[in-house]
Order: sequence, then C-alpha cells, then structure tokens
Amino acid sequence: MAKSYPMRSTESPQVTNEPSESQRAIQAQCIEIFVSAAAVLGVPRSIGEIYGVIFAAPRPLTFQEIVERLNLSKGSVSQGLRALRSLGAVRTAYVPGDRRDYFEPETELRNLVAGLLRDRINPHLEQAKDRLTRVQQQVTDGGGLNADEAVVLRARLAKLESWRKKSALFLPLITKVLG
Amino acid sequence: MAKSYPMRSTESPQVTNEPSESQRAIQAQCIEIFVSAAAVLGVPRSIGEIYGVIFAAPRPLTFQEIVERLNLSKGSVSQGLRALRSLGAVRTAYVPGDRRDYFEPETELRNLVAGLLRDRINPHLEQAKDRLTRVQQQVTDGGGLNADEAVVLRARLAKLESWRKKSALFLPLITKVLG
DNA sequence: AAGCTTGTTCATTTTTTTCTAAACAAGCTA
DNA sequence: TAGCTTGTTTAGAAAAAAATGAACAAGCTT
Repeated sequence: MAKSYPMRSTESPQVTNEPSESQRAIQAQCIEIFVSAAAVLGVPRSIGEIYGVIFAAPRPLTFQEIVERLNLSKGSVSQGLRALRSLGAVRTAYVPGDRRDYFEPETELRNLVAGLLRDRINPHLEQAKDRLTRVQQQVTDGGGLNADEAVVLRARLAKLESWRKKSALFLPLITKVLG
Repeated sequence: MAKSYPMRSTESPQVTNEPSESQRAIQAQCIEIFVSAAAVLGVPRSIGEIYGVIFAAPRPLTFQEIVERLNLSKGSVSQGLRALRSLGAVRTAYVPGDRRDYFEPETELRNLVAGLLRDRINPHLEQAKDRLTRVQQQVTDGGGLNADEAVVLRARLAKLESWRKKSALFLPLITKVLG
C-alpha cells in the first residue's frame, strides 16, 4: 500500500523513513483518541485523524506522509490542514533545502482552547449579542403583549442576557487559568 | 396553517390560545439564537428550535403546540424532547386534570452546562483516560522504538495526560463558578 | 371492549456533510 | 520552456445525519 517515493536530489537525502511497527500501533491509538475528541467537538472525523497523526509523530510530517498514513485523499488533507492551521492546532515547520511543508502540532492546551474560542465561540457570542438587543427592544415596545406574559418574557430575556455576560466573562478567563 | 384543535372535555377548557403576533415575532428571534447555539454545540437544528420555542413561551407548552409552531414532525419533536430532557434542559410541568405533558425550560446556566458536561464531555474523558493508559504502556514497553523518538513520544503522551487532568479538574469547577 | 387522545418507535426518505478525484496553479529544475 | 513536484480548488460521489410519517403502544372514557 505504501508507495515508495522518489528523492528529489542527492544533496537532500530523504529521511522520510517508515514508522516502526510499534510506532504505528501507538499512532493508531492516538488517532483514536483524537477522532473521538473530534466527535465531541463536532468537527469532521478526518480533522481528528490528521491532528492525531501529526501529534503522534516524533518529527514533523509532510503532506504526502499524512495522506499515505491515513489513506485520505489529498483534498481532505489539504482542507483539514487548513482548518487546523486556522485554529492554530498545527504549525508548519521549515526544513532547509526542502520545498515541501512539514507539519507539527501545537501542544499547549491553552493555545488550542484559545483557537476554538476565537474561531467557533466568539463569533456566535457576538451575533447573539446583536440579536438579543433586538429582541429586548421588541419586548419593551411590546405591542399587543398581555401584561403577565410580558413580565415572564422580560425575565427570560434577562436570563439570556446574563448567560451571555457570564460566558463573555468566563470563557476568556479559562485560557488564562490553563497557563 | 395553524390547525384549530378540538377540546377534550368541558371541564378542562382549552386555554391553549394562539400566541399574539408580537409574541410570535419574539419567539422567532429567540429560536434563531438557539438554532445558532445548537450549531456551535454540534447538536441538530431541531433541538435548538425546540428549546427555543419552549424558552420563548411565557407558559409551558404541550407536545402538540411545539409540533404546530415549528412545523416539525411528531417524530422529530419526540426525539428532540427526549434529548433535551436527558440534558436537563427541559422539564415536564404537571397540569392538574390534563393528561398531556407540558414542557418548560431549565433556565439556570449552571444546570445546562452541568448537563452538557455529564452527557457529552465526561464520557469522552473517561474513555480517553483508559486509552491513554494503554498507549503509555505501549511506549514504556517500547519494542523497536528508536531512543530519540521514544523521548519525544513520551513527552507528547505526558502532554496529553496533562490536558486530561486539567480538563477533569477545571470543567467541574466551571459549573461551580456559574452559580 | 371500542374508540379517543397522547406520545413513541423505527424503517424510509430527505438533506447535509464529508470525501474524493481530476483539473489546475505555482514554483522548481534542467 | 517542458517537465517535475507540491499543494489547492471544486464538481460530484459517497456517506452520515436528521426528519418524516405510518404503525404502534398505553392509557383514558364511555
């Protein structure tokens, strides 16, 4: 299955050796863990696999190696890596004299969490803030709202506002604590 | 669109009045917010809609009302309500002399978060713990592992272990703080 | 028991998401 | 410039998730 692949030049010999059997086994287990984490986070399975294989590799991997070890298409890997880079979960490592990209994992939890907050949570909180303001307007104007009902609705929206505030306050704090 | 629906008896008159126009508008906005939250949390859209319509209603709603206001099938509503009850996000309210279930929202953030932790996060953390232990074994046994590589791998697994510990420590703490 | 109402289950359909593969771009090297 | 290698883009296929609707259960009421 694993295709042998050609060297590009004699002065930059290909150190891309195959992983040992036990390394492969360890890799597989790590991948399982991250695939399951991906499910919890609601991201595609392939993204978990890609992060997993990079995390479990003792040296940075090339694009091609990721494709081969995971049996994924180039397309999936390209997209997955883009997402992971945008989250700050993988970085490219420079290797002198090699045109290819090498990928290594971000291993600081706080940075990973910060990326998730930035890319997934905060945009939602922003949007929710706007929407909430607009609904609160409507309830205050309250044409045709029964008085009792208006009281309950106002209370509900106050709750929602308090959720939003607490989230905006505590979420960024988490990344601090994880230092 | 809204079907009129029959009373069941004269002694338990149907107070199930239609929501006013402004109430309907407010409801729609709330639903939008929760649908978007559902997307962030990676749960089905319909679950966001169902929680939204219950949250935005000034009184507990019946199963039938939820079906009608959202134009969802009974099947979807049944499944969605089951999930929401399991999370502790909606409760049934008892109404004397009425056989139907009435649903009202849990509005305490800490309880909602606690439900998510219990149902979604903790099971993953448990599983990860077992898996991690097993991989650590493998690396320690380390047949056929290059020494340099073994060092890096051990460090990686140590990181993973530290993530797990931090998560297990801080996540439950969050629900405390949200009091 | 027959006939309601209320809600659940589950096989099927629909919709959405994810993956693939082929075409393409960009940058080397010869 | 022709011919590599490396990686991206995207239309369409494949797979997975979600919604539907019809059959079913359970419990009233008469």
